[in-house]
Amino acid sequence: MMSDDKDKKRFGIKDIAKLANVSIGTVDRVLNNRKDVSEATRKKVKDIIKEYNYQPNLYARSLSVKNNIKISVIIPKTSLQTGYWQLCLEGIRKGIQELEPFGIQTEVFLYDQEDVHTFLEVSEKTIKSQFNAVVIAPIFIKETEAFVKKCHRKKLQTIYINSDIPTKSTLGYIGPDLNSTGRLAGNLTSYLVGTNAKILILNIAKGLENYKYLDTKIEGYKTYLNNLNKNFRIEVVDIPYNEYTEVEKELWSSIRKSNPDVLFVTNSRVSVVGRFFYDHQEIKKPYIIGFDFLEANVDYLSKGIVDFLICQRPDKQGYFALNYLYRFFLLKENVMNFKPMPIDIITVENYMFYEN
Amino acid sequence: MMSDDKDKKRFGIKDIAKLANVSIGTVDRVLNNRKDVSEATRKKVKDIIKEYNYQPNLYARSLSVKNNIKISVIIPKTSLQTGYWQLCLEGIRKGIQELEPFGIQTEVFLYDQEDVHTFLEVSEKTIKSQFNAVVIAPIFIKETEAFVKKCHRKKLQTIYINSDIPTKSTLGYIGPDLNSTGRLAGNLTSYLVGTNAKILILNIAKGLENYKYLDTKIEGYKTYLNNLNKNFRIEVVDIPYNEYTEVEKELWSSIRKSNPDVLFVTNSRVSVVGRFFYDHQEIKKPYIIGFDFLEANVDYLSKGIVDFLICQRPDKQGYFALNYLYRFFLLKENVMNFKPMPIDIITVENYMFYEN
DNA sequence: TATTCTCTCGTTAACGTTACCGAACATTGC
DNA sequence: GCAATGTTCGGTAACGTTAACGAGAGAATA
Repeated sequence: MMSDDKDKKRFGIKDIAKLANVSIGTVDRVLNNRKDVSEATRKKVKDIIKEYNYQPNLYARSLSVKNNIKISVIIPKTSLQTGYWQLCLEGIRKGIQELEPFGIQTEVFLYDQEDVHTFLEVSEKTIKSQFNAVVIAPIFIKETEAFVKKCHRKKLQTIYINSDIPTKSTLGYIGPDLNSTGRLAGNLTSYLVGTNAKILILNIAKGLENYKYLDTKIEGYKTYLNNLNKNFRIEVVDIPYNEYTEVEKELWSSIRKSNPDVLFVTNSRVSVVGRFFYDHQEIKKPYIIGFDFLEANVDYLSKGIVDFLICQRPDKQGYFALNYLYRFFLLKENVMNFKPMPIDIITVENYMFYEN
Repeated sequence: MMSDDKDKKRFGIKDIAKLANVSIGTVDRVLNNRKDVSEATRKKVKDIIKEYNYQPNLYARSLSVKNNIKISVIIPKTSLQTGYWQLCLEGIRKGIQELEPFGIQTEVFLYDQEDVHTFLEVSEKTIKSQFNAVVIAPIFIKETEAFVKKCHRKKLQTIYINSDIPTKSTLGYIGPDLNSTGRLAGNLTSYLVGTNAKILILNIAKGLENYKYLDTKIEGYKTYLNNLNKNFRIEVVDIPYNEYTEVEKELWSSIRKSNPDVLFVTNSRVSVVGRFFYDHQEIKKPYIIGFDFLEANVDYLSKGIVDFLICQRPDKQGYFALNYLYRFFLLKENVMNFKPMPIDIITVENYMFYEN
């Protein structure tokens, strides 16, 4: 009613131009660090920008600029056994959708984590096309390292998600700290059992030789528990199968043998262990700790069979990687080193609120 | 190189217009459900929109539209004893910053949670000014209910954060489910101790009569544990003080008396209990469970004195409330009912990765 | 028949920024 | 002294959308 609503115009490029007695073109040149501006006027404009704390309107910028940035995303394809990568893909799709109006084109390549040739194939495709950056979830370590080296020669930015490998990418790594992940499992274990407890560590996956990173988790787990000096008896068993019937046989024999108080499954395959104890309720169930917020895992969590799920939000990782590239290319933000992703603890009493 | 890079122009309002043989003005009228369009052309345009799955460019829209939406945020002010609201405020500030380029004006009012008059004052100010919506963190229940009723009469949208109260707001509640929060604490407790364990529940705060919601937590906690039929001996003690020296005296006597195995602090004041056991290392420390990711709490977590912190991300709540209003007013998205916020479990082994 | 009104629709300025084009002037080379 | 080249800057179209303005056709009124 009253002339109370002062026209709160945004302080923009035009206002700077007026104050500095130059054209908006010149201001733009200063803002974007382009040439063709004398030092005197550059300083004058910069001073005003600082004085008035000018903040560019990112929405206007994204409207004006026509981007031509192409991003390749290379991750394992979802298999029946591990819905894990489905979650990652969902985060990536969300990121793609947000970036699309900015003119960033993204192409997703899925490879079979049991077949190195499929990885070589998609990496070759990425090299051949004109991409500006590539997001990689490394499984085949040697092949991935060779690939990123090629990328760097072609000035292609690289970024890892999910697990880190020795050869550094240009933009870093987005994912959990695997050693800490193991330590956290150890920490939870220490609350569950006392001196002399028997602990069984299970690696369940076909082609275990490709999952070097599991060793890091195990090391963190063992180190943590051994440092407590409680004489825990820890045993590691590899079960290199994917099919339930095969896994069941192995489980049957090793659980018979060691009769553990705690079962620590080092990856997302904990649901098969859940199923085992669901099917064999005659056996006394140990405490069970596993990884990842997959439907099957949550199912056995809700049934009270799995006790703790340690989760690392694969969807956030995928989304974050794309968001990071957006900031790198469009906002030209300085590259920060990533903090590792959060590690979440999920039980039967908080799983229903996880992931908004 | 090759003419491979097809001009991937965005499919926009102009393309719709061309396909429908109308002007962009007409398309805009259809898109925004305005009048002055014949039914025939309206249908024709709508069909094309659906067929081509047109997605409006929100950045262009926000550039074009000049909003005049004013939001009031009413939360407790940060006190020395509880840095909790500082976190909430930070999330809100982040939200404000993001919304500012859309022309949404936000004003934050802080009130003293120990002085109801300060709340009445800021609520009065909100009513007097011309706001479109108000975000409220309810502490004084009766006064808040009277206030939201006034708001509704003035067509002012309301939304609660942090805790819910019986009189419904128009846009719902963003925060944790308090009963589940207590159940989760019970769940963790059940992993720590066995039959006949002694458990002490501590309510620590000046003016406890204002913290009705604590009862909900306690109820969830007790119900969960009693259902286990393990004959837990649970005791509740109120300590209606804020000063450490006063709290210490009370703690001293009640811990002497009941010598608990588990200490459950129902709010963010768990750090004072941490300090107590840090100062009195001669006393055998029980397991300690408390709430909220405050610096002081995390400090005693890292020292190994506090065992579990249950956290509800107050910053996310504040941010989410503003983001929700943005979607409500600008994107005109349909109001969905909120899922409660996640409830996180923090230990000495994952606190360093919390909150990216 | 002239006037007004209503309904439908096209045209256009504006939002804040980017990037290209070329003007104005200064400097260099012959 | 004149052309060629450089340097610095202003002007402006464009990005996709919104909303104000007004044009044209036909209906209703005088």
